Amino acid sequence: MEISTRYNASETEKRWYAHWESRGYFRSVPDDREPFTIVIPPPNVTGVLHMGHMLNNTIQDILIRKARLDGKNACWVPGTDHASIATEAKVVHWLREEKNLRKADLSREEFMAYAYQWKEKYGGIILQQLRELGASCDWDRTAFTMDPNYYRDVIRVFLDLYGKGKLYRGLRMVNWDPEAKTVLSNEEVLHKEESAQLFHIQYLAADGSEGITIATQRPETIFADVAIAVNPKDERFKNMVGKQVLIPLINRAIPIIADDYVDIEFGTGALKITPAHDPNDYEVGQRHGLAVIDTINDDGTISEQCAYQPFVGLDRFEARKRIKPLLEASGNLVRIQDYTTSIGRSERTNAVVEPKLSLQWFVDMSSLGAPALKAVQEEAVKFFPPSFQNLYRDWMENLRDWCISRQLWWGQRIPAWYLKSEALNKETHVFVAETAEEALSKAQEATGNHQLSLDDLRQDEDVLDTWASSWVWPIAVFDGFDKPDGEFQYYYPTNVLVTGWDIIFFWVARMIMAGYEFKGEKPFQAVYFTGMVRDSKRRKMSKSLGNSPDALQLIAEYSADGVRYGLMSSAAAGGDILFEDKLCETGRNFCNKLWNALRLVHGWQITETAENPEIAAKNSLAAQWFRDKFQTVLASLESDFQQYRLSEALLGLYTFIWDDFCSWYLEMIKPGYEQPIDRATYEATVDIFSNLMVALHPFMPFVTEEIWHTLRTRAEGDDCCVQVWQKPGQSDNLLIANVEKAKDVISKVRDLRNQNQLKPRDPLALFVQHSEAAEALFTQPGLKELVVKLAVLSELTLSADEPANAKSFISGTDQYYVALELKIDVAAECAKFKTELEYQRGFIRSIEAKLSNERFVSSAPAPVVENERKKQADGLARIAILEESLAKLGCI
RNA sequence: GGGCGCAUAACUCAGUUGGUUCAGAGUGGCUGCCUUACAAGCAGCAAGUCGGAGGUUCGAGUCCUUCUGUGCCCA
Repeated sequence: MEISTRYNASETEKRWYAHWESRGYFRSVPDDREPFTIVIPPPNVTGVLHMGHMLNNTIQDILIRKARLDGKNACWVPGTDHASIATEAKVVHWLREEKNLRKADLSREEFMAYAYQWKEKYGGIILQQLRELGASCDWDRTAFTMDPNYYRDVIRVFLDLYGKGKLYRGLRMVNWDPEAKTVLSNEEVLHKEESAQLFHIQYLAADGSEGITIATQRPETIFADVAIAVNPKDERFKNMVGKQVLIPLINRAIPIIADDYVDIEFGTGALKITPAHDPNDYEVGQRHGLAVIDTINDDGTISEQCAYQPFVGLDRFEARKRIKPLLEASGNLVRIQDYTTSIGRSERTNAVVEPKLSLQWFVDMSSLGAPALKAVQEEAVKFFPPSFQNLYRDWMENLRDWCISRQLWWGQRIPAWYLKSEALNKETHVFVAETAEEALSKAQEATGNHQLSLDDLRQDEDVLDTWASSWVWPIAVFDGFDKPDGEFQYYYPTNVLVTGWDIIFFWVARMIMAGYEFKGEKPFQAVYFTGMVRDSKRRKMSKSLGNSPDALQLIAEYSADGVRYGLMSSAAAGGDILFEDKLCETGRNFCNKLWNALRLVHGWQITETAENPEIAAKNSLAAQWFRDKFQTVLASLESDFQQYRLSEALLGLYTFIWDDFCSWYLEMIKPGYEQPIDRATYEATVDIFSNLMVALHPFMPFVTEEIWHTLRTRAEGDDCCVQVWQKPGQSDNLLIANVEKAKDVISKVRDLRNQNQLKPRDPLALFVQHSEAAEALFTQPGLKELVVKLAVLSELTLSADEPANAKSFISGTDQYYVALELKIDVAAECAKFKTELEYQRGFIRSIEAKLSNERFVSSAPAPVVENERKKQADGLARIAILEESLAKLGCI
């Protein structure tokens, strides 16, 4: 059968993916085998595949395919996250643009119906795209964080925590996103240095004296001021404490107070206290029993509470702009200073976060942290790379309560009911229950009023933070809450979580907490942190920068295998990837290289026996060498996998296949043009090639499956995807070393050709200075023939004499000569030998310095000392050769 | 301000418990090749004071101290 000269990736990839799925290879059900389980970090349900997903999911696929080849029951659970805030924002935008509807005009039920429409339309695209990458997920298990069962589990977790007193509703300073109009957890606020202005504003004293100058970055909030604070140790203001000053423009009198919180060095040393709009000010206010005046609405505009009426309804930033000329006009503006300060923005909307006093639901983290911290510190949960333990520990040791309510509709609605008779946000009774009916009976119980009906209750309007649903993902996808004795027992804890380090707090930490809190057991044994995919200028890939390649386009251009290679080849755990298309090109070229090796092997004619015993010996040596070296490669692959060193594993295989297999092995056994190959060598080669494909399969599943099937006709179901990964066996190290020595000789002959402009095809006569080492080397059956073939020699002779008019080189501790027709440039040869001699003498000096050191010889381990002796002997042998050569050339 | 990393070839990075001819790989560069599997290729070559200084050790790219540069997390 003719094989096309180029590997057709896109056709091949589609075909094999469909084949694997139809055979049900990715399906997992519990059985007697050891499980190997991964739950996908669920991407946003309406998201599309980007570079980060490709990296992350390639890693998971490599691990799961390797486990499958190891004979484990490999289970990779796919799914998506409802991504409350992001998806709701998209739905709101879609309703406004496409349907001319505003969220405020819709009922909750209507909105949810539209949201589900949106999800049906765009949801799961990303799961389809993962198939193109080759992801071998068990698609029958596809989960979604808003599935009815999942929804139920999240609600029950809420009830459980509430029942245990680990969940409370409280009035706290929270991070408010005025664009999404919802509260955010601390982790959803990103702080960055931004340039801003510090306004120095003078507050006149109520008694007509000079007053005090404060510095603020937010002059629009002065109308919410309730005090001016100074440090009690600050001599400048000592006599002012207790006095009253007037807020500019509105002339409301506020006191000057003393509080240690104030930094004497910062600004003017006097701080305006605005409890409603700053968390630290809030605490100062609490300490001093000050009022809270909230002048900012939920949408970021100035509220009715603001005493300066012209500002009411203005956006906070517009107000800031307008207050400047007003303060100038009133004479209160002392100066404006440019400075940089840390500004918090919403992770999702990028809006500047507004600190706000608000009634929200919080998880009390005090008891959740301890087991989760211990698990990582004691490595019950192992981190790769381990350096992330520090980051984790820092966060865990400074846990703050987790705000889990969100002012959104898309998500699990908080299962808390209040009495309609109580004012909004002033409720004194809270009934937490799985259903309204249960809440009602609790309400009747609590109030003693059995006439209460469902109509008298209202459910909390808010939903839960998405992370408060996804933190139970590893439990819920196996139905571990409802059926704790079912398959949950088999699959949990999972083996590894693969995720970006940027969500270590969102996800990893909280999943570990949830695992211990709800199941008393870790959710996974290991966490593999991926780095961020960046562009070649080290910028994070993002839509707004337009520097992120289109994932599917990339696959179309370089093949899924090529892209997988490109991503993995530079992806040490935890390390960022500076992505370039070039990396994928290398992967694509590797596929082509494999393809051409296949074409070579596939095209050979076969005879039953080799042409002569020498060729048979050479081929047999080649196959033995390769198989033995393969064992050492398998051993290091095994260790790489165990330590999650996937990039190293792939590069090791790449080098072994490209260099050792293609460049050396195939060239060793390759018959002459239109010559046949003997059957034994052919079969050995097909076996070797097949085994290589199995080893490479986890990384590049498609091309390996295709080659596996083209190499040999296989029985139905005999697919590369479900082979058994070879366990490393014994290897003959002497034989390997001998062939490596032969390779060195061959390379040096090639170099000599290059330097003397000799054609690669013109045969040369090579002589080896007779020595015990050379004798031993060439006693290896087939080795001489191997060198003759690859170095293109007319003869290879062990000789006591040096041929006339020859150039020489040293390989190991032996001297080789190539007879040449050329005139030898004696001066150049001498210079070359002298340089080499100097190097060797230096080498010997350093070794002898060690060996003559009594403490080295007595305290270093014996093998180390022994090795130094061997290096010394080898070095001395080479020096002897060089000196002799120089003497013969007459240039000493 | 508190904490955690990183610094190795022109570029991007490996380098595991201190010990092999250990100073590596890929990319880029240079030289020569369209050699009947592959120019998406082949053969070969060059390139680094392992950020600076000090220390521990028989021995340091690897451990310690310090300085410089740089990145990140938290406040």
